[in-house]
Amino acid sequence: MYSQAEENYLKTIYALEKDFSNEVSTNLIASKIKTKASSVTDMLKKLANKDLVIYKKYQGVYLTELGRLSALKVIRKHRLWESFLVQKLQFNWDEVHEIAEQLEHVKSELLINKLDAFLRYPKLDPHGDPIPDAHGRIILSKTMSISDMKIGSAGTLVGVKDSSATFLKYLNKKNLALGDKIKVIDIEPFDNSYHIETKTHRLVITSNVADNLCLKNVK
Amino acid sequence: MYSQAEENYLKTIYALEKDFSNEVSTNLIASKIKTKASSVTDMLKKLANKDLVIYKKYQGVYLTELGRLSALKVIRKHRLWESFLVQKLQFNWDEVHEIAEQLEHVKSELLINKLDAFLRYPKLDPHGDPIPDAHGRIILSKTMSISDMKIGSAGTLVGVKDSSATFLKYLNKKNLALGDKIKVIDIEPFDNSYHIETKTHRLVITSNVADNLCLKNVK
DNA sequence: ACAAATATTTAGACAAATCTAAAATTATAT
DNA sequence: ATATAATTTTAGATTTGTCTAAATATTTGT
Repeated sequence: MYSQAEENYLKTIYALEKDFSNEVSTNLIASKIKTKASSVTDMLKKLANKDLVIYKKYQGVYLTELGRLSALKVIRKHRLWESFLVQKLQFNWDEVHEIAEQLEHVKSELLINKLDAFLRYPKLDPHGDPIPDAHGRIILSKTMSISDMKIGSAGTLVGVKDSSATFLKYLNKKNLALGDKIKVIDIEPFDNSYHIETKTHRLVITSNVADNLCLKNVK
Repeated sequence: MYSQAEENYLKTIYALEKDFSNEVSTNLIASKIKTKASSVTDMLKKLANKDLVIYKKYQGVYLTELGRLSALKVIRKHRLWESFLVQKLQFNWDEVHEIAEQLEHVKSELLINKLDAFLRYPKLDPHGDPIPDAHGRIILSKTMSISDMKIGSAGTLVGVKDSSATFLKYLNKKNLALGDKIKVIDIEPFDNSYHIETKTHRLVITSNVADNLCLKNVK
């Protein structure tokens, strides 16, 4: 199978294709993976040789079907392990990313399928991200980021785009958790900050934060 | 911390010190780890530089206290993961070694301690080997291998020296499992084979097999 | 359109871990 | 005791993934 480095590139390219365009640039990958552009170029050539990506010099890169499926396998493992850590080992949602980064590279189809069964086939990980099934099928629920909502609209917090410990600890501190109902009270045009309200309290968040909160059933 | 390769060497040296003498030879390590003697020499120098082993050219190697504790940490992780795989994910005892070889290198003290708690602090892994605690303390129960027993003596099967899938599958086929009471009926001097008896059946095993079965409470 | 800025690739080096082949050391056998 | 065998180490090469610095291509601003 693929090396850990290769798997990390696949996962990263998949995520960047989602967040940005279908063609992902060398520098974008480099900054995500915290490495140098030259290293990325080297790796892209290797991935292209293995038919995991389509790569044209200076033109960026995108995943082939094989690459996409391989990326989804890694993502499936990452999210199942995160679910295990939170549900079974009582980790907090802001502590699991680093560990799952390691666990996701353990090689055994049987292991991951048994883990899936043990967790009762969860559909979402602790950050609200969908978990691909054994065939790489993934349910993309239609969510809306707070930064796309209008004053007066409300919905349920079901996911976060940024699942770094920093951001998650911020949400903990502000008493925001998945499942909370959130209403947009006001948008300040000057700095684009959002005044929001939950069942228990009101607060102001920056547009950056608003952008990273995904709600469903927005009305 | 230490690399996967370093951890594998530490674990191997620890096991060989147990099974053989305190000084372990280059070739012995090479054959256990399935690599070349020259590679072992290189690594031993590296481990010696990190004060994990005492190494004198041509004289073999042994663990320092630091090396022993580091080895025990890896062994603790390996055995806890094996226990998890068997107890929680319903793996058979002959399927878990390879996967645990990967899982044992995941770095997080918190993870392994939480896993330990989740499993209710098991004392023995699925092969009857003792699991070191968080401080590297290990309970060495006094067991006897069948090859050291006399005709007429009996005991309870509590461990296997060889936990390769091949050997474990052999035991499955012969209907031998941990916890079984085993009695030595006869020893054939010609080929050193052992005639043994369990609650349910009798069988003949070679001296090699007898050597790998550990019994406790032998009388 | 074209100079300057930015992005990307190439070339060459490096560290970790391994290997082969040759040299050095230690063990063994007569 | 010494030649032969076995073991171990050294020297130099290889692979993977990374890096820096220089070269090349693309984009941007005027």
